Amino acid sequence: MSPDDREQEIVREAVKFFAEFGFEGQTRELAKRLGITQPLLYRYFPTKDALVERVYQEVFLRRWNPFWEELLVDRKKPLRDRLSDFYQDYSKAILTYEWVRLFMFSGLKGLDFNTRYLDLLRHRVFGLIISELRVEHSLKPADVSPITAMEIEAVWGLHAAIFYLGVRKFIYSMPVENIGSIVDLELRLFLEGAPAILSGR
Amino acid sequence: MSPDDREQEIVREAVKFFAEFGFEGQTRELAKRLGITQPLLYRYFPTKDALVERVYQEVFLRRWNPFWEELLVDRKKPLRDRLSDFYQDYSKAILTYEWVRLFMFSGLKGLDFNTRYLDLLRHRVFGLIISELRVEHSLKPADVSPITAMEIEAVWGLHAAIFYLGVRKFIYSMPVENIGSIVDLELRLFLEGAPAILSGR
DNA sequence: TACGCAGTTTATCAATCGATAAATAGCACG
DNA sequence: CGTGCTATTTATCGATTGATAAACTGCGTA
Repeated sequence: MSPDDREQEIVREAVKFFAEFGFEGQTRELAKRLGITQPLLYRYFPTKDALVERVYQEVFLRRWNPFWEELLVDRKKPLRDRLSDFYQDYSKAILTYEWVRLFMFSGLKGLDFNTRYLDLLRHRVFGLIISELRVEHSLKPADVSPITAMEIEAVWGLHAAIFYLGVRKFIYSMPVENIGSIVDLELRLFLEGAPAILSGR
Repeated sequence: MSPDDREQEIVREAVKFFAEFGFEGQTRELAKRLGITQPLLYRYFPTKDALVERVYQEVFLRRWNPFWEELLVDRKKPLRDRLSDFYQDYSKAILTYEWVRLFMFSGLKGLDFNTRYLDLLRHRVFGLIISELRVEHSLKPADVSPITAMEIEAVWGLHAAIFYLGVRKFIYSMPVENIGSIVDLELRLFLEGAPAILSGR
């Protein structure tokens, strides 16, 4: 097999493998699943950590869709529809076996990746959502009345409710069905309660 | 040291230790923290798994407060106050370094404890909350109009928003302050949106 | 003082881990 | 045909792991 194909196959299987067993999963077992010998892995990745690092990039960095940010501020559509489109698409990208479990494993291991990802999410998405909600309710914009910690926490709540569906399904192994309609439910609940917590009066 | 005291001290330290490193934490390192030698652990617990099992019981089983169920159905108090009292107390019991991390570790490891605990939570607490909410809004009781999956999901959303505070703080190592007031915020959002999703009309 | 026993340590085993070096297999090319 | 390179395997090292056996320590007691 060509080196490029082999490397790609190793990474693909490593994603599934580390998502299942965590980063303590053994290289011998991974090689077994690939139908190759364990030392061959070291021909493609200098160390196990290098392979783990590569898995991060593959799963987290590649699945972020820059279009999301444009979608959220596209005022040609009602905010409710924008939020629904975003969270439907976002949940499809994030609520997978690999993403949810690897994210939790990396958090427990103390890697700084989670913080970096969530800082990005908070500043690129949460802020937008609050701003658009304020416009919707004719409140002062963020540059006049700064976004409060509690407004951000309200969005955190929505985000948590959605992400926790993946935790229940892929970490606790509980049956979770109709994720699409649950996402809509959470969004409905959030929009219903949002006016009561917004600042900028 | 007396055997009882020694055993208690081992368990106490093991809780902290496994919460930090997961169940792959090494017995030698645990013994080091206790200031004892590693073989001594095997004088008190036949295997490492037996010690891990004991840690589960210590953290999860002992922290459930049966009074919570009574509190939720005490109609002398307004439902909003009952829910606030419950979630304030519950979050204090659950949102700790040990509880949150051990719960996630055990989920990722595939132990059935999470499912059993959450089934208990769902049937003993979520059902009560929906029932009380229906009474509050003069809707049909659960034995006439069965509680729907979506009603349960709404409570799951509230629960997730609160539990995720612990995930952010103790797994992602993010700063999360004023948990008490955030819990009240989530509760306010939930109660604001609840009428829109309740069944039993 | 010598005995006995509970609590603890020292020494060590066998299995497993990531990693490395050397040998082998297979294919392109002259 | 054979030469050389690339992909892969075999064999193995050194460190670490859970676990066990044997020796030691300190104290109460006859």
